[in-house]
Amino acid sequence: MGNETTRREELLIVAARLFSRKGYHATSMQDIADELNILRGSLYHYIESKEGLLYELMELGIQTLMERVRPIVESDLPPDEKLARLIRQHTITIASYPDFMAVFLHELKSLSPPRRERILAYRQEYDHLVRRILAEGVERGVFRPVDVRVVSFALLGMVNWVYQWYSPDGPLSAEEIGTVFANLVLQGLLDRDDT
Amino acid sequence: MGNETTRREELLIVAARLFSRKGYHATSMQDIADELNILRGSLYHYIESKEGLLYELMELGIQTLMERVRPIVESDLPPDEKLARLIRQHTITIASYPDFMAVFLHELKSLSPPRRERILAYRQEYDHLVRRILAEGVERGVFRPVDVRVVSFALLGMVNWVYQWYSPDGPLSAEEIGTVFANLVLQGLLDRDDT
Amino acid sequence: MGNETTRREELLIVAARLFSRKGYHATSMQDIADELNILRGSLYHYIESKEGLLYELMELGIQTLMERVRPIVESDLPPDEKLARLIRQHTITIASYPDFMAVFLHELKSLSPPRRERILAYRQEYDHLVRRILAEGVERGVFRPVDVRVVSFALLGMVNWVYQWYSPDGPLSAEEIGTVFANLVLQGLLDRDDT
Amino acid sequence: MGNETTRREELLIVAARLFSRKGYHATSMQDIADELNILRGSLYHYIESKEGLLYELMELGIQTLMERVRPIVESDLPPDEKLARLIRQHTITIASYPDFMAVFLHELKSLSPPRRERILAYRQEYDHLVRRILAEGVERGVFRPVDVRVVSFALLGMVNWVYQWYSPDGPLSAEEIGTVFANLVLQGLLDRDDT
DNA sequence: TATGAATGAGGGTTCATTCAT
DNA sequence: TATGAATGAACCCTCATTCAT
Repeated sequence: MGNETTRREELLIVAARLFSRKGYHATSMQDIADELNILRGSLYHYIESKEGLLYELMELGIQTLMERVRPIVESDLPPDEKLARLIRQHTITIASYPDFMAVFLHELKSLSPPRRERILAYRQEYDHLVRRILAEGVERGVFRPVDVRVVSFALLGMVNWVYQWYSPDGPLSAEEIGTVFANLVLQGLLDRDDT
Repeated sequence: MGNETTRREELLIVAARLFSRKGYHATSMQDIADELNILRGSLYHYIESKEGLLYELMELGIQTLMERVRPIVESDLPPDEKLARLIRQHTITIASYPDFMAVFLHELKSLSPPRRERILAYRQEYDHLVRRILAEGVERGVFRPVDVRVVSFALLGMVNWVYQWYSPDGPLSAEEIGTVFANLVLQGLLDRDDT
Repeated sequence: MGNETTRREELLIVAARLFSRKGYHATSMQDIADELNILRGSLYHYIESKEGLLYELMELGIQTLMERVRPIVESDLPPDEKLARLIRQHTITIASYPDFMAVFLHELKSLSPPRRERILAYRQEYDHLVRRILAEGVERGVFRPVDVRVVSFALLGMVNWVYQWYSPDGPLSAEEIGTVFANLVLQGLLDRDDT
Repeated sequence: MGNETTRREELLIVAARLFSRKGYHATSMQDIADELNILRGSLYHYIESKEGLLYELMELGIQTLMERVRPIVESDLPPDEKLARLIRQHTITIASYPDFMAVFLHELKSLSPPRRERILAYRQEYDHLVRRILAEGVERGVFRPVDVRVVSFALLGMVNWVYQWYSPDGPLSAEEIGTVFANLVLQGLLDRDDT
């Protein structure tokens, strides 16, 4: 264990922070080098190019998200419980790595087409995971017969927005926020038999 | 009336589109001038600086939103109806001016501090409008006793995200999407007396 | 008439001189800008890129050569007279524009493939002009039955090499040198009937 | 004997090839290291500096040429035979070591003044060998009374150009090409008594 | 011998902006 | 209004070389 951080990991963390705060194009390699107390040119021992660095951050972001959410989707839990857990887990992940997530969510346009395609593929894969739960719930009659596509976007907007306002010093923990979200959405979706 | 568009309005529209698609820093004055078929230097007859242009776009975005939403908040409608209308109206506005809205939502960090403060003030004002409705609803017992701050962020994330995926050619109109959103949220909030 | 030289022409001349003396890669845009007393960045008002500049110089070189030599080849003169004139004209051209010619002869490898191909095409066209004269002379029995390809290379090496040693202050003019060359080659080629 | 090639010799051969194909300045130490499958830094166990390496290649080139040509010049053969052999030998040498020869012929300008002087001295020494034969031939009345300087340059241009087009897979061997050259020049020079 | 992180300078290029015309 | 040449700073990146390991 231990908190050994390699120079390279440090670079990724610093870059994610700067890209997230100032934006990719507004962040210079100089800015990154300054934070690491090395020279501009020395960065290229660790990365191939600025855009390659961006890609790596975005890939890390989406992969982390997926690793945490996929087991939920593939479990045997009922759809409502799956959805609640997915919402909580997504919220927690965003709150845990807000810099990586902000970069992943905002800088797609800064990638050149080939790399952009690859990230887009991840993104679609993730979207499908979410929709699958919703579709399953509707099919089984657990959820109201909603427009799965629109609701999935509603849900993703809600949780992705978290990085914009979440603070670890705030009154609610990420898990608590996730629970509020889950309650809200489930209340809105459950097909109650209020005869 | 007629569709006269002054050169200046054209400039704003073109700039909004480019800033939204490529990002503020990735868009050059050259890019803008090219679309207008004039030369780089000639832009400065219409605007004071690139950053001034950005500010103007963002102000237009938030002001448009506010003009449309404020009357709803200040009306005498019951809280649930106010909320439904706000959600619909916000959704429609985003879908109507996606470029301006995307710029408003993403490029705050590209403004220098003084201008940033001014936009932030607008933003907070808008947030308060939303929270006021929620607080009112909870107070009157129309809504469940939810965390107003968190729910307002949930709601804003949901509607702001629309610019990311909305297409005028999609199966649902902006109004229909707004209605789906409103239903979802209201279902989630209403304090039903399901004795 | 008059000796008005536009800024752009000046740039080409200066670049040819520097590329020829120091080599393309060893010449920086700074070097060129210094000679013109402008800033590095200002060069890009006149050229598209350093490599584009190189291409333009090379194209100017080969086109100049071709314009001067083609009329000779296409004339109705007998082959030996054509060859003598070509050699003289080529020599004079090289001596008149040694910088452009040196760049043309040496920096092919500094061009990226697409541009390289275009220059190579010119080069082959020129080679064909030379070979056509030789072949014609051999066919008509004016020249000995030599290997046209090898002799054409011999001839081109001889005249191209001129830029390496020619000086306008030397004892012989470019035309005189061309005449020496022509005599040498013709003596070597003519099919004398020394029965 | 055997074909043991030390690491160092391998380095020289690889460097000559790269310098010849891409040019000295366009070739990075990285390029060389890559071909040898070692790291950039490790090159400095074998050489002192990039420029030192270039110098060594050029010296090898000119020395090889001189070693092969000097015995011919210093022999007791008649001038025309000497000249024929020199042309053949020079041609063969260029065709045998085209990379070294190309570097020697093109990269003089890439050397710093002190090293450049040394190579220039070799070059002049070689030029004198060639001129000595010509002068001798003219003096003895074997050759026509030509301008020795110009003819020597003609001859050198012809043979040096070989590296530009020679291919071991071509229809003629280097020796055959040398013979064509020698015939051409001698025919052009011999003082025939064509009464 | 070989490694690989680090240096420090310089490379070509782009940019927002100015200003005389 | 519009032009276009020029500015000056900053940009990303590459390079030859060093040196502790």
